[in-house]
Amino acid sequence: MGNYDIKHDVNDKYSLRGRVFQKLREDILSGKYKEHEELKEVAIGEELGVSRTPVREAFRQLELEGLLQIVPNKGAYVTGITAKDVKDIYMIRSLLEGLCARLATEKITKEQMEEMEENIYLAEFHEEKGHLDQMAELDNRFHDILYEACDSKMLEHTLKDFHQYVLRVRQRTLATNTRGRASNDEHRKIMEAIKEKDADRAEKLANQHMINAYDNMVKNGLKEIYGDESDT
Amino acid sequence: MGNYDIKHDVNDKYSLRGRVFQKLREDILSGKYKEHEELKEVAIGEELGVSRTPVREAFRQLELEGLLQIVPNKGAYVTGITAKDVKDIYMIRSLLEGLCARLATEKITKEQMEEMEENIYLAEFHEEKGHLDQMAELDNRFHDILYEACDSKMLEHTLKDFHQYVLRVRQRTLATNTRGRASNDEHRKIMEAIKEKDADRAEKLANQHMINAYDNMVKNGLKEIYGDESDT
DNA sequence: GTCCATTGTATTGTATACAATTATACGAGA
DNA sequence: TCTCGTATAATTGTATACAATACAATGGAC
Repeated sequence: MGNYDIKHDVNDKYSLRGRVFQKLREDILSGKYKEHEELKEVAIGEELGVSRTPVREAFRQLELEGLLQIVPNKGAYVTGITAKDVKDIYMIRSLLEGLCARLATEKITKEQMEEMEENIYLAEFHEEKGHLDQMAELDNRFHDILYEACDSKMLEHTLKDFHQYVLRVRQRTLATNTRGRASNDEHRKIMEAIKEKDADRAEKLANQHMINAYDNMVKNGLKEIYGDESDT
Repeated sequence: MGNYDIKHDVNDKYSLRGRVFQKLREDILSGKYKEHEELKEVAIGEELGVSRTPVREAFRQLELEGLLQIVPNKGAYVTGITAKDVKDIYMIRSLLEGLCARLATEKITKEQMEEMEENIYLAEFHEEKGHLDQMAELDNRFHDILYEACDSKMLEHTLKDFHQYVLRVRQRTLATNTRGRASNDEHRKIMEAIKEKDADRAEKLANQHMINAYDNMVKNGLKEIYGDESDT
């Protein structure tokens, strides 16, 4: 099982298609292309200096990610991501990260455990120094370790998708206040629970970690980013 | 919100790409293409009488669904779905269907509530008559109603993906024993909890509904279908 | 005989050409 | 003036041609 890396989200940065895909995804999530806007193959192609073929393939992927709606023989329309979507994602992630932590408690390898400890140690260091970029990087990595440690391809896949989805939003907020320290503390507590083989505690802590992350985001003005059509 | 139907999974049956996509998905899930098998663009194209272009686009989508692993400049390899994957999916679905039922309790519309009641009524009718196809159809529809009723695009999208994923497996087992009646009963109990606005109960019932569905599947020989590399 | 370079072949990546479909503009007729 | 139909343009769908890459086979140097 798993003789070679299944990194479905690598999406070869070095192919045109992969670059187009990532570029468009970024632009949609960042709000450059607004909801219901039509994306035309030739226009995108010209803008990025590629032909229609890689653009089309990227479109098909974006459709499956739910960021684009493709109407046959008509066009591709941006679906976008609303504040409510972000809220829902964190609600879903809260449950699934909990499940993930619970499973990881059983399945985590010694190497993964060590990397996790190292990650937390480093994060605390960079937090004191105020290295925001490194902290964001380590935060991402912490979750990736957890996803890998749960030993479930399906769960890992799902969580990585959602993680990616909210990445751009999260980075802005993590960097702008004191959430970094709190987040690190929560990571450490999750890690300790896993280390002590307390699956229930690990699950609860991971649940709460997501809720806190979301609450913090709301406090720091998520709504302004995406407009206010959100939670009614 | 939702002026036009967002049916991300329609995937236009009438385009070549859509047909290739569905055909390949079916073939992978049904086991015609086995794990690690390489899929070549020209071969698939010739077999289906189309050129490489729609095949390539279908490949990209299948990769995002996790059914195919595409190695740049090398090839596309079947990922398949193991018994462990199915188990994990049901574990994930158990949580998410619970969340969905909870949300639906708040958000469900009168029309959706009525369709749900009608669905259950019809299902009981067909169960007594032994109409297996209709029962499977109604079972699918019940869950789709629930997904729509939770009023969360993200959750609906996620659950529909997983639902699709296990569809082929589930159909075989639902049809082969007395699970149909039990499943209907559980649907009715979920519906009643939602109707009585008891979100906690609805959530718990939906959780358990998934667990039961999975247990039944295991009892009826899921392992034989997918080999026994599953739960260790 | 072994190792390394080179070449050849198969396969994917990209670009372009052509077909099918849809939207739009314009004019004829009522 | 409004409506309908047709022609035209714009856009996507598909096929094919060409380029780049990976891998295997071949052959020579040592």
